[in-house]
Amino acid sequence: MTLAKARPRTRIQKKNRAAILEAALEVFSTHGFRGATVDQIASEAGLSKPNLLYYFPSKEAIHSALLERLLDTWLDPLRAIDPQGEPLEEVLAYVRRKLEMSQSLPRESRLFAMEVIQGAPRIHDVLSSDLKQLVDETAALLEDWMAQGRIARVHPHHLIFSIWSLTQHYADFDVQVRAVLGREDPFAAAPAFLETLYRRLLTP
Amino acid sequence: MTLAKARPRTRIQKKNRAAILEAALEVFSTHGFRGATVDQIASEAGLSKPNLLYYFPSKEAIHSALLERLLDTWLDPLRAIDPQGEPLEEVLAYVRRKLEMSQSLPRESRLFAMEVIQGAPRIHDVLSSDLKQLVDETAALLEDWMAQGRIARVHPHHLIFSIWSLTQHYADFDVQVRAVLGREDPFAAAPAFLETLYRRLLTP
DNA sequence: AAACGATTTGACCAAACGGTCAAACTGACG
DNA sequence: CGTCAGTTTGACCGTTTGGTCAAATCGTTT
Repeated sequence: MTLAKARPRTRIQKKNRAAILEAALEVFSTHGFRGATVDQIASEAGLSKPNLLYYFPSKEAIHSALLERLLDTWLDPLRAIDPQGEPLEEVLAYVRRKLEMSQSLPRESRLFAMEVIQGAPRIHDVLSSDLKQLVDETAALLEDWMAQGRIARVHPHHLIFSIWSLTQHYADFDVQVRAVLGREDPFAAAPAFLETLYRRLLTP
Repeated sequence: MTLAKARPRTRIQKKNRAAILEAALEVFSTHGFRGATVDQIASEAGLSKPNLLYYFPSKEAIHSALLERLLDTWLDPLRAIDPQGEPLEEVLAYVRRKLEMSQSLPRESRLFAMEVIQGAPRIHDVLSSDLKQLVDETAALLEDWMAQGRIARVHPHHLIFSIWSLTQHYADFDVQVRAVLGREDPFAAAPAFLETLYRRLLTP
C-alpha cells in the first residue's frame, strides 16, 4: 500500500521520512535540484532507492516537502517583530535573529537561494502572495515608525531586502567569505558589524 | 583537426565561440551546471550538439571558459578604487559600479552565485589566492583611510562583503525582489538607498 | 575547377537517470 | 506460532545525458 500524502503514522515512517528530508537537504543544497540524484539522497539517508520512493512518490515531492517546511521557519523572524516594541531595537533584534539562522541553518539558506536564483519556479506564487503580504505589512509598520521620527527615513522595502541580503550572504557565500578571511571566523565580527551598520543607518 | 585550447583564428570560429558562450551563460545561469544540457546550449546557440563540441571539448570546458572570462570583469570595479581619491566618494563610486553591474550583467552575477553556493568547486583556488589578495589590499587601503579619520571605523573585510552582498542581491534574487515590490522597479530606489546607507555608515 | 583544410551533421554509444514492480522480508499482535 | 499490514529490495525499463565518429559539406586558395 502506498502512503500518498498521509501524515506518517508508524515509528519507522517517522524516522525514515525525517532521515530522507535531512539527506535531501544536504544534497539539494549543495547540488541544486537537477544536480541531485535520488540514489545520492537514498544512500545519504541509508536507504535503497526503491525504499526511498516508498516514502516519497518522486524526487519532486521530496524537494517540495523540503521547501514547504522551510518557508515557515524562514519567515518566522519577520513575524516576530513587535509593533509595540522600541523600533530600533526591534530591527536590530530581527537582524540578529536572521544572522543566527544563517549560522545555524546554512543549508536551508542555500536551498532557498538556489531556488530563487533559478527563478523560483516552484515557489513563485508564495513569494508574490504570502511573502509580499507579510513584507508589505512590515514595511507599513516601519513607515509608521519613520513617520513618528523614531527611526530614520529610508525606503522600507529596500531596508528589508538589505537585511535579508546581508545576513544570508554569510550562509550562501560562506566559501567565498572564508576564502577571503583566511583563518578568521566570519561570525566573530559579523554581528557587531551589522549592528553598527543598522544603528548608524536608522538612528534618527 | 581539433582546436585544442588555441585562440580562435577564423571569422567563423570567433562568431561561433561567442555564440556558444552567450548561450551557455543564459542556460548555466538559469539551470546551474548540472541542470544545463549540452543540447540546450547548442540549440540556443543555433548549432547542433556535435558542432558545438567541435568548438569546446566538453560541457566542463564551456563552463570553465565562462567563469574564467567572468572573474576579470567581476573584479574590475574593485581594482578601480583610487587610493588617491576622496575616501567616501571612492567607496560610493564602487558601490555604484557594482550595482550597475548587477543591473546590466545579472546572468553573470547568478552564474557566479550558483558556483559559490555550491562550494565553488571550480574556482576555490582563485578565491583564496587572487581574490583574497585583492581584497586584503583593498582592506588595507580602507584601514588607512579609517586610521586617518577620513571614513568611520568598521571591519574593512565585512564592509567589502556588505557591498558585494547588497549589490548582487538585486541580480541574484531579482525574482524575489520583484515579487515583493510588485510593479515598482527595484533599480529605481536602490541606488539612493545604498548611497544613504554607506554615507551614514562611513561618514566619520 | 581542383584541392585541401575547416566546418557541419546524422547515427550512434555507454552511462546515468527517475521511476516501477513483483517478490521477499520484518515485526507487532492476536 | 500464525498472520498480515508494513517495509525492503533486486531486477528491470524507458529516457536523457555527455560525448564520439565517419562521412558529408563548405569555403578559400591556387
